[in-house]
Amino acid sequence: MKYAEVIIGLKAKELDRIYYYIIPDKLIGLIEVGMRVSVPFGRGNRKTEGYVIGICDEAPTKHTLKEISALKDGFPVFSKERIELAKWMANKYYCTLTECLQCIIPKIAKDKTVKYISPCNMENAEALLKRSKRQAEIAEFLKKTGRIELDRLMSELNVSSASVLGLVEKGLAVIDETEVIRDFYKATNAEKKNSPTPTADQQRVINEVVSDLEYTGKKPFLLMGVTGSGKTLVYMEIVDKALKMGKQAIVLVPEISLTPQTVQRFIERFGELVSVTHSGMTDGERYDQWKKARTGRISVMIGPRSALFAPFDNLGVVIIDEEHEKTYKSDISPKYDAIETAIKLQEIYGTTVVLGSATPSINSYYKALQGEYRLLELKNRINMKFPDIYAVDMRDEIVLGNKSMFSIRLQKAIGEALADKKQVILFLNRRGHSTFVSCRKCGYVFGCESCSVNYTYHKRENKLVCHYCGAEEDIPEVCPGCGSKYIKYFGIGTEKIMAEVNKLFPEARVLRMDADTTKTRDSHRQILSAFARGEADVLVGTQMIAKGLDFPRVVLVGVVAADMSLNSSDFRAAENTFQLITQVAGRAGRADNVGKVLIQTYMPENYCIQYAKKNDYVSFYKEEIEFRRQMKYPPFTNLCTILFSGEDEKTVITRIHELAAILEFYGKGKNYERIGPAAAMVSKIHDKYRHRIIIKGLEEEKLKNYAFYCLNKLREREDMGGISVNVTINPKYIP
DNA sequence: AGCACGCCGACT
DNA sequence: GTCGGCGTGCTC
Repeated sequence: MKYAEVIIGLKAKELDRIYYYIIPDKLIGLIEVGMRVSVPFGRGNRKTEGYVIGICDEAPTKHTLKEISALKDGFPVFSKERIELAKWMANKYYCTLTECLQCIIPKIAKDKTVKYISPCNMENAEALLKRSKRQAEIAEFLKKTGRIELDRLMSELNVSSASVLGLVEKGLAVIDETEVIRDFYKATNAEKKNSPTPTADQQRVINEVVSDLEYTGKKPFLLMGVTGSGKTLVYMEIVDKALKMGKQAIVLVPEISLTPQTVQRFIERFGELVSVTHSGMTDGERYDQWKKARTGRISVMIGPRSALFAPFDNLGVVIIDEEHEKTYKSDISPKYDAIETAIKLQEIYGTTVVLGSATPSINSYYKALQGEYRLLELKNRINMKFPDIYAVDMRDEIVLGNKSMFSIRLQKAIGEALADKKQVILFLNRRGHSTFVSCRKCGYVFGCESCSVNYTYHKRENKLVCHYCGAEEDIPEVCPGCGSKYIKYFGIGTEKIMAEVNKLFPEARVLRMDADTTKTRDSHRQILSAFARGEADVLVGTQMIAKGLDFPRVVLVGVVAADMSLNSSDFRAAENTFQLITQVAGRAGRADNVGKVLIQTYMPENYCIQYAKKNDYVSFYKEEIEFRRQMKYPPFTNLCTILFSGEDEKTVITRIHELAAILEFYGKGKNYERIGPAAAMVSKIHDKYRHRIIIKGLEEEKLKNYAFYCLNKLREREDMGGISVNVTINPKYIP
């Protein structure tokens, strides 16, 4: 007798284990590890999807076993290696194996129909629904909306399918299905173009990586190449070599819409061999693309972090561009980090891994110096000069009586650029929604002594609050630094900047690009191409204008409020700011213009600004790593954040304090450090109050187990109804 | 997650 | 009594 080890395709922690099924005679010889199957499950023997992760001759269980009903596809959807990867992910990111397996295959698009529900015979409703509160709610909702998508109704009212079916059985509603036309993936018809010949500098890097393609048991590369040093060509040459060896390549980019030019170059060079994933794709398109990768019809996949799961059977190289970007860590379960996962692929398949950035994350550069990664460098810009970068001391402006958000120097520079018929980018490097409090005369910023992060201003109570440990303080009348009364909380937006430009330069044509103006699909591309065509003189925007774009007519980049990200209450504030300034400075003076970058700041002497000005990553790193060492922040420790959120703030606070007590108890004598409980960075979202705890620990595995052990203790002890819990190990954003 | 089982309140 | 809503526990 043969048995199959099956993982059930239902997302529940209690179901996350192997279930054994008998392989019926008719399936022996057909069934393989990695296949999707249909199995009878539960008391009702409901047909459920399952994944075969093993086949054995004996089932180590006393249960009476059921038989596998049928195979779902004619081929395995998971290779043994992918199953190994999923197991590793489930353990590393503390989630179910089911979640991980489902994460690495696309939703298999079956019929693609959508279900709708409509009300009917509502005149009898009241009598029939007297005793069913839930159903009455649904009926009430349906009366208002009429025919509506079933999924939408269920999620909006938060009702189960049982309640809906009850209503249908009473004849008060009907469900119908509408077919959706499947939009097939279209191959790009871009014209093929030849790439330039690599420079000697580029060739050196290419050779080093290429020689690695054959060799196993290797380490990842960290390619540190300044903006404009031609990293994309290096990537393309490496991919080309891998393809010639009969291997495949995956190229990760932070967000397709932010790096259109990189993606375009790959399409032009590799044509039909490339496939691009993006967020706008339908499940059907995704599935088709996945099949193409599986059957060898494409060999290069470009996309966001999920492109890592393209089912290539002989994966030669994974390239992660802009490796410092935070989007490489998933914020939903499985909370995988694409870099860590790529390195696991290296371990499993011997795949070469290349991490590239002009400004590597502190973490990655630290690993490179420790010898965990192999460092490669490109130090020269190709056919381009570095822009001249200046810090503008905003403390002088108040003395000069200038209350505008633009310094006199920036105003002058904008005026000159406009008179010269050139273009200007004004950049607001704002992260999140934090507002900090500072003195406009001397630049003093109010911060928390014990956490070394800045206080966040809370309008509601008019107080300074530390978002790490929860300490509170009143805002003093006079500045402790200089005794002046110019204490202001800081908070500006792109709209305000745009209004200011219009006021100062009424004739200038201004475009704005931020989360508000890019809500619709393609608005992103439209704004950028309008600016590229010269339909505007000034582009005002946030992070999204910082990278990968080439506008030859831009001669001036103004960083309007560098302190905005520098003073955010995140221990990575300096790292983020350095990266943003460097990236945005790379937009100035490409082609033959020497660009100018003006950084407006109240703290021009800050090391982050100083080194960004000199384009000196290494010195910045040296200073930043010392700060991390002293404050015991990553990479010297691992962080775990636990976020509670719920509508009743009192319960949220009570429960998180109970958790703190449990953590305290079980952490005694161990090397854990707890910060908080404190209100989360954004303390209320959708009427749900958010409070969080941060724990620091030396070993990731132990820290993770400790956090979840204590959470389980709390769950055993208290009713956690109405509170949702979110735990993240080494998050990219502190909640 | 979803289904059977069983408890308990409302009503022929 | 008894119908049926909803809470509890189990699923190879």
